[in-house]
Amino acid sequence: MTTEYSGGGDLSFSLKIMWRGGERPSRGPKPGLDLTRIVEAAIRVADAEGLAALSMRRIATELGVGTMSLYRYVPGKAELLDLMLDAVYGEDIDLEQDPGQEAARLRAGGWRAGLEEIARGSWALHLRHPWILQVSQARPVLGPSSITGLEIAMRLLDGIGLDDFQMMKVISLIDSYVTGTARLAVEAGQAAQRTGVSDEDFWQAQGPFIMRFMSDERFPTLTRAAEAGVFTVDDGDGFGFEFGLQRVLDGIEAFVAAAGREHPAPGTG
Amino acid sequence: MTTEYSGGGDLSFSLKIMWRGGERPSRGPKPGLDLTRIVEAAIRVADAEGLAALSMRRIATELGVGTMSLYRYVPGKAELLDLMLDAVYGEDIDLEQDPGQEAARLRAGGWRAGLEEIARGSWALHLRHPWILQVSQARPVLGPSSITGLEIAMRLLDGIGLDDFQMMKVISLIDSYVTGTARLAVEAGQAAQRTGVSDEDFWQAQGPFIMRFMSDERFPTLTRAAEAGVFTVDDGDGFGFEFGLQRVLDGIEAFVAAAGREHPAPGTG
DNA sequence: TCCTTACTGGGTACAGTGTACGAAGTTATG
DNA sequence: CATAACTTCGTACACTGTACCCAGTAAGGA
Repeated sequence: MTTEYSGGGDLSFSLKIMWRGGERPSRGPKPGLDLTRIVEAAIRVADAEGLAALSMRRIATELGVGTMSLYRYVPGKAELLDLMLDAVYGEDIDLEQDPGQEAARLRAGGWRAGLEEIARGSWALHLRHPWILQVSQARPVLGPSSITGLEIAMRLLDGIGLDDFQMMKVISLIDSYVTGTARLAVEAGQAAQRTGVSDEDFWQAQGPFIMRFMSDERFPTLTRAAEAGVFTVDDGDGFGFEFGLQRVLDGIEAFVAAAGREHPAPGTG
Repeated sequence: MTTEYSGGGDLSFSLKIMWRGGERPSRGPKPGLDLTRIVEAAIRVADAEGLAALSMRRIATELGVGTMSLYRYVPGKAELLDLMLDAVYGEDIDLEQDPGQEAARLRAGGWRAGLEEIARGSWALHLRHPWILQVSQARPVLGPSSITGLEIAMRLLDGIGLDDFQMMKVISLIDSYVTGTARLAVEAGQAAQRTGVSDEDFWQAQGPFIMRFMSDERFPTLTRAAEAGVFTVDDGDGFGFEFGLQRVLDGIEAFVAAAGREHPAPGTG
């Protein structure tokens, strides 16, 4: 139970095989396996059983091969995690399509609507693959998918009055918000599964402690809020994702408006 | 290399020992150790050597005791992680002080300044203990420190025109933003240490790939931004934390203003 | 045709992990 | 002083990633 580290191994290997398939050598037996199948199997296992269950042996079993055979295709687990990340990042991205086209589509409803769509897509991605945030990216390995996604986002914001640094910071802000919220949501979702304790059991275990120590005079506001149901009632906006997203976008919109006032430029929305 | 899971073990144990010290039994030899020393040693190791180096054996060595002796004080590693989290969360919080006093102090400069202080404190905490976000909190174990911190934040926002749900969402938003950004910062900071690859070496390894594949016609915006230095130039606002924080607070401020207009209430700032 | 070379598959082994179990030592109580 | 309760902690087990090595396979050269 320790954060799995990607990017720990041979960096240029990861980059090489991510950016173009390696050329098959001429001699020797034909490989019975390929990287794509390994990565897919690994993602399948991680999705279904969690990252803790993702061992090299488990992947090999899934594929019906010997454990060490995997090391003919990938130098180590760290690189495999790199590849898994790039694979899932690419789920919503068509690498063949020109990023400009996708950016243009996103811009159609204005840059704010475009950012919203990107944020919701990323949010859904994290819920679909709850292990993503458990892979500690030592350093972001710039695979084709993340690069393309970044280009799309940058082009979406290009020309609305921000400089390159400001655009990047806006994108980082959205990313930080989405991943921060996703972390909460994902961990809460996994809790029941992993601990074998349902949400109800959990709050029943916590409840007595919460109530005992909260009903005293030290925590009046929290007591009131708990009684109002903030911990238990679900208003449909899971973990306040939509609420927070709108606040963040409001803040960005104000900034863009101010920047436009300082340096008037041909705006978009 | 897998995310460490807190909250996986006996939940009521964690809660009990967090909320009050256990009573010493009368018979038997006096314990040569105590929980506090174990938790402190564990935090020391995690701070200095990273979570990956934090094994029960390592902690025992640090304390000069046998590995299994630790299990007389803590049921397992998961609970120890719970305790480590509550301990560091409590670093900036005086549990003896009335939360209301601290909230009043924070409110002095207005609720926005108070939120800013909380956010910066949390940011600093995560940089001080880079392992915090690598501990996947199955479910947030509500220890005294986090409860007190939450009460302080709630009381800071109380009476500015938001209901309890809205207050909680605002606090979650700040938390999500801070942790999301901290994750980026912490992982980048740990990368050099763990991989033995310096920042320069890293960008030199990535550089050729970045340039080769970005200079083509598919990534014009990113190419321009990279040449402008967005990936390499440091403008002092590490990872855009301050930039993003101000955008988030702007968004919250607009929301508070709108809520105040709908349901006029005695405001604060 | 057969040897050489290059490759793939995968078994075994090793150092590391968390922790269950149990034996041995220590202390307060009857 | 025996007993019960408690401590310390060595050993053992199932698990991990992966280094090393050997057997088997396929293509190129003689």
